[in-house]
Amino acid sequence: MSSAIPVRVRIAPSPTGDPHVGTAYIALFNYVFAKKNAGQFILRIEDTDRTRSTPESETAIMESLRWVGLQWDEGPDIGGPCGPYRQSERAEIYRQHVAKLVESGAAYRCFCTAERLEALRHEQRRQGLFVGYDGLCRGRTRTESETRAGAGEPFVIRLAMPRTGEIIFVDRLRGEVKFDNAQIDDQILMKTDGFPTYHLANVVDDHLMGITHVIRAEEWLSSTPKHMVLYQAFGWQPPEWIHMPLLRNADKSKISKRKNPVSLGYYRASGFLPEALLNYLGTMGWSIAGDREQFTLDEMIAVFTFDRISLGGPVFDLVKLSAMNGDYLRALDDAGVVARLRTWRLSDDYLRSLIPLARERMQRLDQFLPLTEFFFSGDLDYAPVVKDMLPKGRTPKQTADCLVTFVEALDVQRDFSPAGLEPMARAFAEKSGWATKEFFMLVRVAISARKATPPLFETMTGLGKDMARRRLRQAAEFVKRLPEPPPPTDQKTH
RNA sequence: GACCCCAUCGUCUAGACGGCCCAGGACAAUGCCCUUUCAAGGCAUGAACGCGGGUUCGAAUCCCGCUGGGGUCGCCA
Repeated sequence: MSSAIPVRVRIAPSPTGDPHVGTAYIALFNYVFAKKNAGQFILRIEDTDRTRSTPESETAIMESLRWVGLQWDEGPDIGGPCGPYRQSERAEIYRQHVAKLVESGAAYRCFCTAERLEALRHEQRRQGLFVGYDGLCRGRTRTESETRAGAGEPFVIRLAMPRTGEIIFVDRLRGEVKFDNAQIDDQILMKTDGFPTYHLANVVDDHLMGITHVIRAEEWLSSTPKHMVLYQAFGWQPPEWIHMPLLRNADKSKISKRKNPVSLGYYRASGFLPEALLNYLGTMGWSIAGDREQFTLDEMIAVFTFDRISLGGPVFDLVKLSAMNGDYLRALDDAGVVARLRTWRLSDDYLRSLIPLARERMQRLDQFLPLTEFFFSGDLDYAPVVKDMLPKGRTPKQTADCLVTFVEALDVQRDFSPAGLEPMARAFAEKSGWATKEFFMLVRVAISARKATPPLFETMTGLGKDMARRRLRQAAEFVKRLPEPPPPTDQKTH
């Protein structure tokens, strides 16, 4: 490549949950493209959603990205010439930029309440109309707008989209993409809380950080016109757009945690090798020439081009990933495997964390492994404990539903320590109408495939959130397949 | 529903300029071999160009339509 402008790309995750495999996927292509072109790969944390962003999530994302081996050149932790790299620390920048837009008339204050907007959308949907903001506040005079804002009335700032014409942009993988302006509504740029939305912060930062190529997931394709309008409004040169296909579930829908393990923590805990994961992700929508499918990161970088991307959304297949991981594992020498085991669950730290759970239950060292075996396993076999999976008086469906609901409740559980889990689980049982005793036994068997284990919450903590949730889900699947009991034949009950 | 994107075996994909493709590899499946067992490995089998029109001497490859799938329509990203 001989482009004069240095390539700068970024991965811009939102720290609102567990590190996502999709983030690693998009990061991979950004990283590879940057390295291929001797450019920079930047990590920017998009934490503009004050209610959902957490520092723990940010840390976990950075750890996971490091674990797979995609180290950034600039980022919130290591700094760089275009910092800060955390959007919450750039609020002032967005405020200034949005002010310019309001000044020039490219954006305007909107005083509509959330209730009005919801009613509006509801009505539009009911009538089968175009769903979007109707532009009520767009017509307000500058004086009215300023008076109301000055009086302290809450407002958001919206982008004044052109109402006619069309916007055309070039996606590197698809060519020209056209949208009719009339069907794009006035996007909110700044929320009532003074924080920017994705659209504003992203465009401003991409420009200020000198991003040359925006490599992101296809779900962003339909908001690109709004971004184009923003670039125009600021008088900036837009970057090149590259929208990667979306990773899919087996049913072809966008990959989701209900249908796939999606947390990078799960892959780490399950003993996937980062290089195998990366290799596998590299085969999702991209291919190296010929019949090859195994390649290292460096090999991918050496020959990378966007020309070899196919746009059909690839189904993420855990089975094939496992097979590939097996190939990598077998290619290691003995010492190499030992080293991997040591960085996995045979680390001193992990073993030490299990000792308090096992110590009192052991008389001899040889009992340690049988006692703790399920801490080192992946998916369990529930067939031997099938009779313990169904509490008396509960149908398979009720039981499976209970487990699934619990998994979902666990998703938003931040404190995964025993002290944090116990009250949560008790509250959950009560709310669901389950006796704590039967509920705890169900969970115990689900996460361990045993009736006797160390204390439940310590066990869950030791397993980790990702593995615990995976087991609960698998258990729910297992239970769901159990035959329903025959209908109660309550004859003569004297 | 509106708009946008996409379309090769069940899945990931190969298929540069249309002919070398009655479509290749891998995972999964099945069978056989190897083997005390289980893996691994080897061999083999079944399995796809969504449909309809064009263009062309010739199309999986180009064009159009249809169908199908997906994404987006949030004071979430």
